[in-house]
Amino acid sequence: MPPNIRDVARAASVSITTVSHALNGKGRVSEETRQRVLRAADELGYTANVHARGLVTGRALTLAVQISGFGRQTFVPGSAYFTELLNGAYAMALDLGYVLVLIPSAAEADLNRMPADGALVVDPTGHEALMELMRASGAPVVTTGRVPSNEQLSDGWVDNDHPAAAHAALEHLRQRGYVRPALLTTARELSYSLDAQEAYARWAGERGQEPIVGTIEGELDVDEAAEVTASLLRREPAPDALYSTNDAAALGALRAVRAAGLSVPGDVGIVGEMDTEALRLADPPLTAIDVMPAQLGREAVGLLVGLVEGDDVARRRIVVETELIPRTSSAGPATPA
Amino acid sequence: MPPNIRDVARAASVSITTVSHALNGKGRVSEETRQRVLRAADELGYTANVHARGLVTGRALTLAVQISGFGRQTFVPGSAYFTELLNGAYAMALDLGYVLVLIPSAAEADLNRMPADGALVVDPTGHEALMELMRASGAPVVTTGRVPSNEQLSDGWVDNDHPAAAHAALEHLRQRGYVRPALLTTARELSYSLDAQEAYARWAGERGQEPIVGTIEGELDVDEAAEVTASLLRREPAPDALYSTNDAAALGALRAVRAAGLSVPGDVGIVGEMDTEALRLADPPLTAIDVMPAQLGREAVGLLVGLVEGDDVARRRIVVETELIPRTSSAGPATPA
DNA sequence: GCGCTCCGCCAAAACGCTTTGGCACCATGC
DNA sequence: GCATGGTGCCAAAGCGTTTTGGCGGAGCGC
Repeated sequence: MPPNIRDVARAASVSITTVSHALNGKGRVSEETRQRVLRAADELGYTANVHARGLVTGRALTLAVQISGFGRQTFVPGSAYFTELLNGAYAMALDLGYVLVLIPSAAEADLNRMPADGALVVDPTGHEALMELMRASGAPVVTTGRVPSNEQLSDGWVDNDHPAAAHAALEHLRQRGYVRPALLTTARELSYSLDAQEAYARWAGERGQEPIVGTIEGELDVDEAAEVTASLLRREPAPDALYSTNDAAALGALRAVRAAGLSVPGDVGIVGEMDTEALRLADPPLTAIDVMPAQLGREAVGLLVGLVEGDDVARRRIVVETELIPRTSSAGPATPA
Repeated sequence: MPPNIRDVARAASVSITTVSHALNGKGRVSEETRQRVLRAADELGYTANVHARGLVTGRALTLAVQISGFGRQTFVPGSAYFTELLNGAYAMALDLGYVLVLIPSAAEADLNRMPADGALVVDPTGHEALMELMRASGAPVVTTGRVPSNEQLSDGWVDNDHPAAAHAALEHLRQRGYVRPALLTTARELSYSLDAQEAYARWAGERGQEPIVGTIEGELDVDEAAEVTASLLRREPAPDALYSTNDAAALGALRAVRAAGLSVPGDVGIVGEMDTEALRLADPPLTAIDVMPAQLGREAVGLLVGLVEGDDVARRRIVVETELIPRTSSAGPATPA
């Protein structure tokens, strides 16, 4: 029912070959003919049938996206970090003529049904079945965050400079007058967490301070984070500030501090990584590092499409800048040390 | 590179016609041959090429999803309501062999590039270009929430019984001892909001109480909601309870109440619709009505696929039950009236 | 033994596009 | 006048399926 290439050819009085060439800028077509074809196509409202094109080019114009670490039924995790990243990725994909298909973690079986030209894995651990599958079919894989222990497993990555971000957060706390910041992070093997741990250890080492690290073993959610924070606060000496690598963890930390009868920022300062609305709306508003998830998504898809289309991609490792946004939660201790 | 139907035919010593028939249960194939073909396909890891199939069947195995009322760049809104709905929809789509493609509001142009067999519109106003486009191509449209003023614009809908939910919320507040509940809702023409307004008006009318309605004109976010709530609280007589039709609105209401120097639930009770983690984590935790977004998504996709595949769909209007979850925010006034 | 129906299978067409190879024409250089 | 090269266009092959129409053989009733 929709017009096909033959209709356009007829309307422009040329062959279908010429239509295809004119529309795709491929063969040799005179400028005059090209204009005539474009006009005819436009008038008829012609768009090339995706399947016919895909059949002959072997390209699906589809990218698989997997957000690692959630269940079989979770395609879009609730955290604003992921929705923003997805929005950026989706927008870029649409711009480039691609479509994104979300694949839940641990759902490799269904993958065969939907061919993708490449894959984007968010927060990889390296154990994702999707990555194997794509490699096997020769399709490129890009990650946001690096694959811990083996960067070569992906064909490129986009990441923040997490060591620098951690350093900035710790320096911020120090300048505001806090003297014993703890690190609160996840036990999952994620590059951002490992980066933060390393940067924290170095920072503490340089100052001859004993590191205080809280590790969230289970689900990376507010409840677990609160529990871990509570145990940190029971230490002797207790930390007077918390740097968390994740938004939910920062919220959990806040809850635990208040539950312990302490005040933020008077008794304990808090800085979180991954700025989201929930941190802004918290009481008090939480200082956070904006890691620009939307831009991570955009860049990752841009890189991935470049690899898919066989461009000679110059930068396969893209670093996205971060920005510390000071809010009340790190205003400084009530009684400076 | 991946095996095609010819490879399977060769391996099973039959024609490609027979392979197709055996795999799709279409023509006449003896049980023995069918088994042989299935085994061969399995061993080779054969899956029919999506494009070739789509080309001949004219089916894309793709459904368009649009969440109405957000910008061009927003594919997945941050609210947990939408992510949960999407997760349900995605899971069901995958089960049925379909793929979901998100279309941002106001992006009709890009639509032609990606053919879809049907569309799901979340929270329709009736002015979505996507709906026109799908109708024009003869593809079915299903909505979650009804199209206000013209239900016929969609081929089916899935919705909660919002009038009943509103009634339940108001009764809950009354039983807990609140006597003058206000309604806080959006000015956008959405069926759930209109339902709530009507139910609220009836409930107030039956009790001879003057209705108090706060309408959020701008963005449906926490800040706007707080502002509207603040003005509600300045009324004379002021409401002693708030029923909001949306999770962000409930959070905004809470903030405004506390900013006004009043306590929740002592001075003002709050019940929100759309239960999300943010309401559970709020201080105090907010009573809310769980509207089962994941189930809405599942049912909507199920219905849509039924329509796409031309099944004789029995129920084109599906109502999903809701559940009120009492929390501290509606525990009852400090000084009962 | 003959005609009929049903069964199991297959050849070939069609879906709409891209791409290869080539043909006719014209201009250029010798 | 003849090879050479470039330009503008096209016919046809091919991508991997589904589906139509048909063909031989077996079983059945008479």
